[in-house]
Amino acid sequence: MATIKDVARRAGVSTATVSAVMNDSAFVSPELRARVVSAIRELRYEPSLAARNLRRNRTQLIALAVADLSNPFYARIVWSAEAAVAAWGYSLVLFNSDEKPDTERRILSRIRTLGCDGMVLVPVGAANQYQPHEFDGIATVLLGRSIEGNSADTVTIDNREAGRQAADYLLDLGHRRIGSITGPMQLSTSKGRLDGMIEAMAARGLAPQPGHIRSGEFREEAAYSVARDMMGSPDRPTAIYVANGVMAIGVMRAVADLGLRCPQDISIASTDTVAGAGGLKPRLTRTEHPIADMTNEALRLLVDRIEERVSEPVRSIVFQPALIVGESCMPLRENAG
Amino acid sequence: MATIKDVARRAGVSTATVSAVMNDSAFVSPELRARVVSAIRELRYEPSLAARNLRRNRTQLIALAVADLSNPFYARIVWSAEAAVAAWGYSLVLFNSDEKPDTERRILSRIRTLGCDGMVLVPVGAANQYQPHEFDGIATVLLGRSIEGNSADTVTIDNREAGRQAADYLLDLGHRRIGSITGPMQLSTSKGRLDGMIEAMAARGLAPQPGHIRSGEFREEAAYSVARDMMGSPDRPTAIYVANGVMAIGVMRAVADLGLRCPQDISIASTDTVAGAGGLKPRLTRTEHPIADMTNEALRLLVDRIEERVSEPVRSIVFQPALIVGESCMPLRENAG
DNA sequence: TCCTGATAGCTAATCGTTTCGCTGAAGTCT
DNA sequence: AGACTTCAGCGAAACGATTAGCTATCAGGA
Repeated sequence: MATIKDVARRAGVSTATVSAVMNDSAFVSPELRARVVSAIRELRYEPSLAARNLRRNRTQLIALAVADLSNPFYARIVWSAEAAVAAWGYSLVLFNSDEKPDTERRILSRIRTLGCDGMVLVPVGAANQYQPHEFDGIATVLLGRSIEGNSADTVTIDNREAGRQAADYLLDLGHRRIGSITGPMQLSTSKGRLDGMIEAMAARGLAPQPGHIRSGEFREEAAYSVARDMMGSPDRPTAIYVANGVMAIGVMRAVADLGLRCPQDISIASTDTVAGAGGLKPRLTRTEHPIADMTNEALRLLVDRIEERVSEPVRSIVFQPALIVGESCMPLRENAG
Repeated sequence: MATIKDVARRAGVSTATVSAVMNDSAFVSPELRARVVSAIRELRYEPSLAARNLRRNRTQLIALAVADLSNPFYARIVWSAEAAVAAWGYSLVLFNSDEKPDTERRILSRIRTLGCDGMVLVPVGAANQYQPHEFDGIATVLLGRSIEGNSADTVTIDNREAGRQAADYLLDLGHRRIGSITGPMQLSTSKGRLDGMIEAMAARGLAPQPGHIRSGEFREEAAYSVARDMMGSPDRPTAIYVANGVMAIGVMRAVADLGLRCPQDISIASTDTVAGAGGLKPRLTRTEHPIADMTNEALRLLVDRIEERVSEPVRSIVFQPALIVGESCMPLRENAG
């Protein structure tokens, strides 16, 4: 591989002049410029990013660390993020923390080492696992989940509102014994969604039975076993609000395996987009969030920071969920109540 | 950000010693090592990859360029690849060519500029768009699709066999008028699968009707409209072999929208894992390939090349498909035949 | 003629590592 | 005791770019 020195020698100029030609960073006479350009072409010179990065302290790399790559929700984020990052002229380095705080820690250190210009992080730990200024050295946007008291920019959805919308829908259908299967309680998403649901019930003077509220990992298998347990008991709820898409699939599978029908025997509502939405039967009633918009917005904030068009100290953007009615819920029948 | 010099000063040693401790590249007495380690911890020192890369001419970056990030098949590959890449001590730079040769070209040049140590590529162009030694400068493994006459390592599945298996299954059920909806014919996957299907029919003295063989983009929408067209006509096939998962979803949707039932009115078989396999009803009969294994194998080959444990000039590994029987096919009934 | 200002292009420092080759102390052998 | 190894650890030269600051040239004005 030819270096800038080879080009300089060949063109009979200094490396500074070659650099000036490459970057248009200073005036170079037409004559010299022509010589440099042809030397570049002849030697097939490509500047070394490594050297340039070392000097400029920039890498053109943006890191994205998601919580669980096996979850279609995050796959969707990855898809949007790749497009957005490319459009801004950067490249995307992808990490999967697999919902493990330890893995996340290693990833964060790796991101620092790589010298990524910025990162979009879906944090997996509880708020107290991060220092308030944990991310100060590097442009950071938290996506989907927030960390209380942290100084990074944030893009989230209104989880409370999502829980409220779903619960209100079920309540309007006449359901009174509503359960919820939700994710780990230290996550802002799980907690917010559950709070919203409880709030909606409270607004009508109701409260879920203690055994009808369960939390577990944000995974299909976890939801499956919790659902089997909850639905197997005689005082099972008539409707369930499930906190995310893959869990909803697990719950539907559990319901089917127990010989129950959805929606006839049990109504299921959830939050967040669902795997294979095209083919899932019955189609899930759910609150969706605009994943692509959220991701684009997160990257806009990030690039803003990186390129130092900074304005306020901390910005946070909250997206509103929208209720999408499918076929997984029906009005409460007397015999099921 | 602390540098190696800061650490050296703080520990009262030379930068060479710090480097030796960081990389375990030379013996350092326990005493000095301890001092260095604590200096590193105190200063929160993280080596700069930019500098290291410049010196070593390595980036620890592996690029993955897939054909379509919106396709769950590739999302699954991304998931596996991230894990494998991390396990080998590299980081993953992700690109999406979106099935566009032009985008792919830009991606390849970007990968070169970034100085990635290697790349895994799912090529989107026809074989004649690549030069035989197109990828010679950089360690490369082609995944899923092959390029005839190219000198890069390759990991693929036996597409012919996949088409054959699916068609044989339908033939065994008594179907005779079998159609196929497949992807772009310049891709080795589309062509192989279709060839295998035709071969299986030929082995029983049959051939598909010309109008029953359609190809289009590997996307749900494309498949939907082709399927509506094909299934709307009175001499429609009694069974269809669909060349990939997202297309199968499109076909099922088209069938439902036409008021037909699967499998009673039409049997559907496909190749490749399917979105939301957990929830899709009826479950698709399909040939699957071991995506995780394929991806891991691709990365093993790649790292082999990068770290120059090279052996043969070109290696290619072919995985065999396995037929998974779902509920989307049934024996041919007289009235449908 | 001399001074000044403008400016094209060069020299060399710098970014943060790795690593070659060296030093000097300690150990080993005769 | 003297000669020879060993080897922990150091100093400094790379790696390939960018860029601050300098030099040499030239035009124009006094």
